Amino acid sequence: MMTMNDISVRARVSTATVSHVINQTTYVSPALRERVVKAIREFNYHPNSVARTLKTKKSKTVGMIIPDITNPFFPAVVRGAEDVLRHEGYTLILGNSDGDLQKEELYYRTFLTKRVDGILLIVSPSPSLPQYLRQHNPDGLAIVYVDRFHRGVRGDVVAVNNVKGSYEGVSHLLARGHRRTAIITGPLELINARQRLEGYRRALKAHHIRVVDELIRPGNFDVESGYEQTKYLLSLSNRPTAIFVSNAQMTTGCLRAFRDLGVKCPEDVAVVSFDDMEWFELFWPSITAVAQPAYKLGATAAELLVKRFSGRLSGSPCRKFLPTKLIVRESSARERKRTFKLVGKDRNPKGVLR
Amino acid sequence: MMTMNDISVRARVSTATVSHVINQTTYVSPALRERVVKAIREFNYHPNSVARTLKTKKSKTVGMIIPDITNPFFPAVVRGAEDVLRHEGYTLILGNSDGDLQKEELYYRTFLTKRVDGILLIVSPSPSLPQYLRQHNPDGLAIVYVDRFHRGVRGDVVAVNNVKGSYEGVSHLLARGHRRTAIITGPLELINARQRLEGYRRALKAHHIRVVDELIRPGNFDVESGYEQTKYLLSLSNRPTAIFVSNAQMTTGCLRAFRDLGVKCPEDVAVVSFDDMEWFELFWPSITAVAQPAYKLGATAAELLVKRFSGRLSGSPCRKFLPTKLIVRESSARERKRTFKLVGKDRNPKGVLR
DNA sequence: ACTCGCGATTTAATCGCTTACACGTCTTTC
DNA sequence: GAAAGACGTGTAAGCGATTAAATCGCGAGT
Repeated sequence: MMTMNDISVRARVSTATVSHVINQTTYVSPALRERVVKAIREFNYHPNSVARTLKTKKSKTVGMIIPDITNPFFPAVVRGAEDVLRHEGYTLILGNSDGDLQKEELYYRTFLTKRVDGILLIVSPSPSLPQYLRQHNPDGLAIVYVDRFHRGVRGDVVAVNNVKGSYEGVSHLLARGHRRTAIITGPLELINARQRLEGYRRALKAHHIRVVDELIRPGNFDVESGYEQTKYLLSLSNRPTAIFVSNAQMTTGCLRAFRDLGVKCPEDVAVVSFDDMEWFELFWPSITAVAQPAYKLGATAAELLVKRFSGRLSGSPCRKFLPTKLIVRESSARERKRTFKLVGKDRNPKGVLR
Repeated sequence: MMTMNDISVRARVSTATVSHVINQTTYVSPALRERVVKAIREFNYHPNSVARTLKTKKSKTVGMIIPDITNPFFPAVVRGAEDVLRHEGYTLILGNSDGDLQKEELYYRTFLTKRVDGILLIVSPSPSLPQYLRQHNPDGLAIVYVDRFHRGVRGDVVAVNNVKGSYEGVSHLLARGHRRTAIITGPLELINARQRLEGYRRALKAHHIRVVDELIRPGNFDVESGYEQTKYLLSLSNRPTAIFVSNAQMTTGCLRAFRDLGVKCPEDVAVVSFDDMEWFELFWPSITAVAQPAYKLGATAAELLVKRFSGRLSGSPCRKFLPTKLIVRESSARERKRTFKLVGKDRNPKGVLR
């Protein structure tokens, strides 16, 4: 491939001059500039940003670690980040951790090795701050935690106001008379899952309703756990009349369980989902949801990162919590007389996802 | 940040030795190796892959350009690619083109500048092979076209058998008695959109049904165009009894139009979607779809790329077309007596998406 | 004892840029 | 008219690795 030297020879100038016209770092006379530009076009020259990075110690690249691009919540976050990063001249490297600390750390190390300028990190479940994050990370490296973070972490955080969002979603159900409202939580090693549970608790408390352990079901944010936990809840002798589901993946599982068991929503059981999906609105019944500003989450995080790079922001870690929005639809209708009977209705008795 | 030199000093060896233990490129005596490894751990050293790349001319990075990560079809493709790339030691840079040639080219150039080893490209609509792709691209650079490609392009291609998939989807409707079957196409500057239309044509021909121009509606693969074109079709005096929709985004729009107009599916109009979504199965009616092997598309493309890198594959461009799979569900039921009347049923007369 | 050969380790050039500094040239100023 | 700036361009060091070639050490062979 062509190098700057090839250009400098062709344009009969020094490499310094070529560099200066490329980067506009000094005044260069029109004559020389013209020659350089022509040579560049003629040779279809593309500056080697690897060499540039080696010298300047700035890669204009940021790494982003997300659990799984296949979960529709994350693409929106990525897109938000990508848009502002591109606008600021940065490029995005992506890694899927699958919520696995090992993979997460692997990507982190790969990113360090590639000398990214910063990292957008959507962390995996972990009982405490992982060792690799604990040890002092390199000077130039900025980290912004997105959507989730660890207790006691140093670094910027951009997340959603989970407690409030969940509080509103659950309160909405309670206000409609659903005194027996269950929750399917996320993995409680994740702060957002804990916060959503906390919102549930507070809502119950505010309505003077006792928290019943059997109505708090541990999911792990994936479709299958939503399916399983819903089935469990429906098998209770004293069934809930409403379920608050902590994310959209699990809501999908929940709806699948309703279908397999012939449960009518909202007549038999009402549902509110934390996290909205495009198709929730089309569904029958349309699904009431606590919508998250996913795009904005990514965009805000990227903006923070860029501000750190440019020094426009410095000093102690900053934390931003974006508001959610309750979108009331049909699935959360007022409690009615039940038409529901489990016996003999299970069209999928083995509980296999299909 | 630490450099190899710091390590070599600490371990009392040369940088060459450090390099050799890191890359296992030569036998190093256990004693020295041990010292080096210890120093690396002690200093939390991460090799600078930028310098490495400068020297070796291999970045172990591939760039991927997709239209929009927010369209649920693409994340699956990306994930497929990412999984095999990671497995082979490569990292993924991502760019969203929004189906805009300008942005696409911008990313292409950025990738060249970053000296990626290869590019996975999901091209944007273009009347012909874009100039930037036409001119000879650098030696080391491998390109694999994914999902779509331009007529007369040189380079490997991994796509889906669109004609066959579409043929099967449409034939299915015809076999169920829908003689008046419309199609909402994608942007016809995209080969996959043209191929899907071709499948439609062939299916009609095979069933000795005349192709009617007013039943071929130009969409552009996004939700809104699905909505608009469906509304148009429903407004025809002689309405179609079935619609074949060329992608899932437009199917969403189509279903929205059904809802807004109070159209019953499949009683009034049947639907088959090219491209399946997770929620199609849950929907009422569940949506019949031509499922694409999205993950495999990405994975196969990445494998090809890696084979090119390693020289295991060389010579003339290779093309792979993966099979689709028709998943019959409720939305494509047999034609029945219509219950549908447009007049007075439009709950959203302005046609605003909501 | 001396050379030879081989394997382990080091030396130093190199990758393609950026940039501090040096160097001419041309004005400006006293 | 000479000194001093200002300005445009070139020189060359250095970023942190890789790797061909040189060197070193040491036991074997004659």
